[in-house]
Amino acid sequence: MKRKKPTIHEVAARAGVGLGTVSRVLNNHPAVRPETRVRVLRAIEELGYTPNPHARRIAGGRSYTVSVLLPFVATEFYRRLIEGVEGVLLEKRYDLALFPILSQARLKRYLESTTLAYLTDGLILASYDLTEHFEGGRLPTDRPVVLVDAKSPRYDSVYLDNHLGGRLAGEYLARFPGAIFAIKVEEEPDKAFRHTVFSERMAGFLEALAAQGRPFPKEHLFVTRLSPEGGRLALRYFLEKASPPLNVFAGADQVALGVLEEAERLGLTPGKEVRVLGFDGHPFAEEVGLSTIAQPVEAMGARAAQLLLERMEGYKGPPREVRFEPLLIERASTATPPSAPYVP
Amino acid sequence: MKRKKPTIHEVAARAGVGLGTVSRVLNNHPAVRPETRVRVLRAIEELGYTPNPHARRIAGGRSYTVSVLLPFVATEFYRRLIEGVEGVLLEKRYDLALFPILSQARLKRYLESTTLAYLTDGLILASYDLTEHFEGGRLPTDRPVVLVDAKSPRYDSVYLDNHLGGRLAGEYLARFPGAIFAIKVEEEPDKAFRHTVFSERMAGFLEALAAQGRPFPKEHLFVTRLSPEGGRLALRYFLEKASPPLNVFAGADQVALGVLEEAERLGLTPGKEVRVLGFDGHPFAEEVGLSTIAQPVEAMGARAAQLLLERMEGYKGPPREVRFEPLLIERASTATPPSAPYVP
DNA sequence: CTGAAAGCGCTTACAG
DNA sequence: CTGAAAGCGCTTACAG
Repeated sequence: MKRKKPTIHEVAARAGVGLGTVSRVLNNHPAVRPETRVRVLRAIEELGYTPNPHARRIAGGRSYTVSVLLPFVATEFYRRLIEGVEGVLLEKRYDLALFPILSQARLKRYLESTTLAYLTDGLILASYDLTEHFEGGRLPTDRPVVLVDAKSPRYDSVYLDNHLGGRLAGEYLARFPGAIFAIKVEEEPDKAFRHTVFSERMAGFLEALAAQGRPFPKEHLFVTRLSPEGGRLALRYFLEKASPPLNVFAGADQVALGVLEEAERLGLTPGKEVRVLGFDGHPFAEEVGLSTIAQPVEAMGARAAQLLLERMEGYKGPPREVRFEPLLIERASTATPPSAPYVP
Repeated sequence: MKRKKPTIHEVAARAGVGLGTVSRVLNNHPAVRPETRVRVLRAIEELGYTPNPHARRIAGGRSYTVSVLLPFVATEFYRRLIEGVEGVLLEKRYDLALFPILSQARLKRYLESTTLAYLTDGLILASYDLTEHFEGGRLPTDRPVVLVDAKSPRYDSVYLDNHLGGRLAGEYLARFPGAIFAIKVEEEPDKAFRHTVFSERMAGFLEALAAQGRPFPKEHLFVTRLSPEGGRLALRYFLEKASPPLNVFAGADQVALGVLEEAERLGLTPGKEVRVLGFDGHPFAEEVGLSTIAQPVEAMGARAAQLLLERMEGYKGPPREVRFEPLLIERASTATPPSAPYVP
C-alpha cells in the first residue's frame, strides 16, 4: 500500500534528462540551463521526490543533516535555541538531528564513527565546556563544529554576555527604594555540562549593586533549583527578612514566575509591594507582565547555524566569537522606576 | 592527520577473503566456516573497522540504528528508560538515536522520509498517546514501532500499572495514624505528550483510601509542577491543615524529595512526625531513605527494546501488551507501619 | 562455505 | 550546459 519512494532515476526519466543533471539541480550546481532546471524541479515536485540522505552521504556528498548536541535538560532556553537553529537550517534544506547528552560517556559515543551523529555534516554543541572534558579542547571529529551558549578558543562560538546582564539588573533595581533580594539558580556540578551562566549573572548583579553603594547582605540571597516553586519559596523567605516594598532579581524567568505566583497568592501587588525582575526574556514573561533581562536566544541559535553553514561550505578562517548582549525589558512586574538611583 | 576510516575492502584484503565473506560475518550469516570467521574478526579488530551505517542502509540491509522518540522533558524517568533500552540494543550492536519531541509538528517531521529518524530500522516511542494525534492511531512509517509508558491497540506496548501503584500507596498509608495528604503532579495539557500517569496514580490512591474507610478531604491535596520545591511548598501547606504526625503520598520521588528537605529544615523527623511515600523508585530515593512505589523503568525500557528487536527480525504477530507492576519499597521515610489498617 | 558480480541511490569528474 | 560512466561502502542472490 505504501508506494516505494521515487528515486533520482524516475525524476530523470520524467524530466527527460540524465540523472547527473538531476543531481546537479539538487546540489545547486550553476551549470544547468534555467529551462532544464525548471523541468527537473517540476518532475521532482510531481513525484514528491526527496533525496535519500544515506545515498548522498555514501556518494561522497553531504547528507544535509546537522547534529545539535545539547544537555539533557528540557528548558525553554533550549526550545528557543533549537527554534533559532532550525529556522536557518530548514531554509537551506538541511535537516537537524537533536542529540541530548545524558552523560559524558554518551557525548563521546556520539562522536564515534559508528554513530549516527558522526555521519552528519556538522555539529552544533550547546552549553558545553569543551576544555573541561577533551584534551586540547578539541573534539574527536573532523566535521565542522560551532559552539553556542559557550566559548572556546578552537571553535566558532556564540554566547550571551551574562555578566553584563547581571549588571543591567543590578543597576536597574538599585533605582528603587526598598530592600533588594536575589535568587540564584543552582548549578549542578556533577552533570556533564558545566553551566556557569547563573553565577555570571549573579556576579554582574552584585558588582553593579556595589558600584551603586547599595548594600546586599548575604541573607538576601536565596538559592534554588530551576523551577517556579523555587521562586515561591524564595519570596516567602524574603518576606521573613524585610517588609514590602521588596525588589527581587530572579536569575531566571521561570523562577521569577514563581515569585509572581506567590505574590498574587499573598495579595501583594507586583510592581509595587513586590518588584520582580527576571532573566531570559522567554515568551511567557510577556504574558505575565514580567520585567526581564532578555536574551535573544533564537537569534543566537540562528547565528550559530549560519556560522556552521559557512564552515560546511568550506570557510577556513580562524575561530570566530560572536557575543550577544542582553536587553532590559520593563513591564508591570517592576512598573516604572525612578530615573536616578535610590539613595537611602 | 586523521586516518581515513577502513572499509570492508581493507578488511577483506587483510583477512585474505572476498568482501562478500566479510559482509557475511558482519551480518552473522551462518554460512561461514568458523576459522574464516575468526580470521575476519581478527582483521576487523586489528583495523578498528566499523561498518558504515549509511552504506548498509543504502545496500538494502539494516542501518543498525534505532530511533527513540521521547518527550522534551529531561527527567530521571527518561534517563532510566533510555538506559534500559540502550542496554539491550548495544548488546545486539545497534546504535540508538534519541529524538526529543518538542512539538507535534516535530514528531510528524521525524516520521517524514527526508528525516534521519525515518531512515532508522525501528522506532521506540515513549509516553505518547497515538490515538490522540494520528488517525487510526497509526504512525506514518513502515518501520516497526514499539510504545513504552503508553498503550495502543495497534503496536506492541510496555507500560506500568500506575493505578495499581496508587492503590498500593493508599493501602499502605492507611495503616498509619494521623492525617493523610497527597501531592499530585500537574499534567501540562498543551504539550504534545499527554501524560496521565499522575492522574492514574492519584485515582488508585483515593480508591484505596475510600476502600479502607479513610477520609480524604479535598484540601488535603496539593497540586504542583514536578520539582522538589513543589514538595517543600506542599509540606508547609499541609502543616497549616493538621499537626504531626502527617502521612504524605507524593506522586513522584522528585516531589517527595522536597518534602523530606523541608521536613529536615523544620526539624521534623521523617518516618515519625512526617511520613513520606514517593513514587518511581529512582536511585536517589535510596540515598535519602525515601519509601516509594518503585517502577522498574530500566526493565521496561529493556523489554521494549526486545520487542522491537523481534519485530525487526521479522516477527509478524499481533500487537503485544506488556504490563509491569510497581512494588512498594519501605525505607526510613515511613519507618515500619502497623500491620493492620488504622481505625480512628 | 566462498568469490565475483550486480545493485542500492546518489555525486562527481570526464568527455563532449 | 549535459550525458554516460565510475565510484562511494555496503548486501545479497548467483554460481560454484
